[in-house]
Amino acid sequence: MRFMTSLRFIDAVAREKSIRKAAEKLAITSTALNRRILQIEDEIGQPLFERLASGVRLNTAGELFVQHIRTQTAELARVQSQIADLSGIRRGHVRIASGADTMRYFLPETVARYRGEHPAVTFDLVRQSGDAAEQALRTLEADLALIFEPIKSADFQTMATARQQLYCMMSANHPLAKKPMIRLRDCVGQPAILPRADAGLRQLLNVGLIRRSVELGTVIESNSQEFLQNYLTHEMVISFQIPIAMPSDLITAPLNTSAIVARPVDLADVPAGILHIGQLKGRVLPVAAAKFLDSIITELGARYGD
Amino acid sequence: MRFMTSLRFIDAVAREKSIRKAAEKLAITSTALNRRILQIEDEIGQPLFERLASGVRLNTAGELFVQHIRTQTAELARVQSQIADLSGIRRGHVRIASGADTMRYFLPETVARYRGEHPAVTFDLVRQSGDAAEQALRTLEADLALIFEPIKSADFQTMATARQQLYCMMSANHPLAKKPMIRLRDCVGQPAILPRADAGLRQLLNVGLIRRSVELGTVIESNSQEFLQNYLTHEMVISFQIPIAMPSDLITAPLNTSAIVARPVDLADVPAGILHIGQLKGRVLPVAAAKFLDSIITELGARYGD
DNA sequence: TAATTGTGATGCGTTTTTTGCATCACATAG
DNA sequence: CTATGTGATGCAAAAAACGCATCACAATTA
Repeated sequence: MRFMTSLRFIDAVAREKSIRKAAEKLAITSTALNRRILQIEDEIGQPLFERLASGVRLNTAGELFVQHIRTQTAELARVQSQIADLSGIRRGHVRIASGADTMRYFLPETVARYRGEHPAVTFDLVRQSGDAAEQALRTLEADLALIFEPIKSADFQTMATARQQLYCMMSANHPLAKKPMIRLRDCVGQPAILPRADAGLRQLLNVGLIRRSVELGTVIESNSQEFLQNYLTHEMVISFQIPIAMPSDLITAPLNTSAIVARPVDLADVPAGILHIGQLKGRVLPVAAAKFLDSIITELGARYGD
Repeated sequence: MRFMTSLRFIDAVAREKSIRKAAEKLAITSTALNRRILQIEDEIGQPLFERLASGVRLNTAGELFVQHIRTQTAELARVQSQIADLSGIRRGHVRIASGADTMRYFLPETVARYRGEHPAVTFDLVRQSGDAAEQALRTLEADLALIFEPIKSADFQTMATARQQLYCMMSANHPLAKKPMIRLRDCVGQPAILPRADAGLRQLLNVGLIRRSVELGTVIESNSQEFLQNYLTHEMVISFQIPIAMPSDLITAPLNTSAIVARPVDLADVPAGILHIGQLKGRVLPVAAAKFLDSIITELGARYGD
């Protein structure tokens, strides 16, 4: 979209906080970029950036203008998607920001099914923390966000939720594996590997631990779900997980022969957490994103009847 | 605003329904304009206009896109006005569509007072029928509309109203001038000069005439308020008017020595009409327009305590 | 039916705008 | 003080936009 070029460039400079850096990303010279910015500032009638020795920074006018650019860009995408819909192509692009939980099985499956129906729809899937995901909605870098527990921003509009009970995971040989339901007091002093503190799951668990005055022997912290799960086969430790981040057969067939087992944690110890699916409040989503959101909602309904 | 050029051009072509005509208005050649349009259509991925022998017409995609262009343009104006506000300039542009009633005294006075406070704010004042004024809001050619009676569009958002009793106007020598209050039955067969049927006042009057089975001797119809009023000194006829369209001293000093007098029509015969001041529903007005709307509202409050 | 008028599209040379290189002026860190 | 980073600017080359002349087509007019 040619007429958006200058606007796109300004947005890039705002994000990079440097004309030269932005120019590199945009594959043009810094002088060309600099001139475009000077030109727009001239047309606006006043500067949008403060010039610092270390680069540039948006001033108040710039903040307003960049916000405008971002909504315009999103609006344009929406209109384009709407126009594409007219010719029956049903193409578009969906950008999703999400925690790691849903990136493992839920989103791969859901996106694959959706693309089966609409092969012309493309996706961006960015794994990030809950805070970052909310921020991505705000800067219009993402259309949808899937966040497990705490929602901090008032700009987040929840469109669907799924209750997720906490599960304790361990090797099938682990002593606790014999119990069908885990109480936190069973875990006292157990060596455990946990997600890092910025994960919603960890915060949920911490509340339970404090309430029951239970302390775990936390031997490893990691923000890699793969690590947490695969490590269980190498050392006799416990970990925790929510259903949406587990292979589906782990719960549906809890007595299977898998090397790893999942046992629910008593809801009296740790209440179920909520997975929030939502968008930026007040925003009109592009057709493709809205349809995909529908798809997510029906999928969640089928899985958790929520 | 350079980056809006192509979009502005498309809007112009959509309005003119002809590339050559639009090109003339835009002071470029038709070939340059044609190419810009072809380029945008190419970028969109499909045509926005149907090519007819008589010119061009928007197709469905074009309708969507032009709507987008118009909201973008309005949004940009709002942001610019907001940015201008930052530097304390308080400049901007307000576009008003209104019937003739308020163009006579009310708007000149109100605009003048506002410009006294904010000399950098400029105005467009377009006199048109109520329907056309509503349409102007919809196409974003106007920010505010002042319409006396019937509001037809659901897109019109009333922000303020003023009740306007109907007045009968005539030469001071006219027999009816002796009455302090006019009943419609007094007017039976009286030669009268009236506004044309598309004026809200005429419609209001017609309802009363039909209800009371009164017929006037309508000798002249005109859509020129000046004509209606000035003619009264030349022939012994009556006319009708609402207070907001009359010089203020005609009502405040009804016994003055003016050659023309105004006498209220009994509300039992013709109920008061409503002057609606409003904007396009859901639109966020530029700062200047919003402030001027405030100004109108306080002015109406001072005049009619509404 | 044939000529005329009006429409949008297109090839080509010209003009305007944009870009990139080299360089300047300035601030900060070492 | 030097070295390294930043954004701004003069100037020539590249790219884009423009205007003229012309085509192809449809509708209207003679």
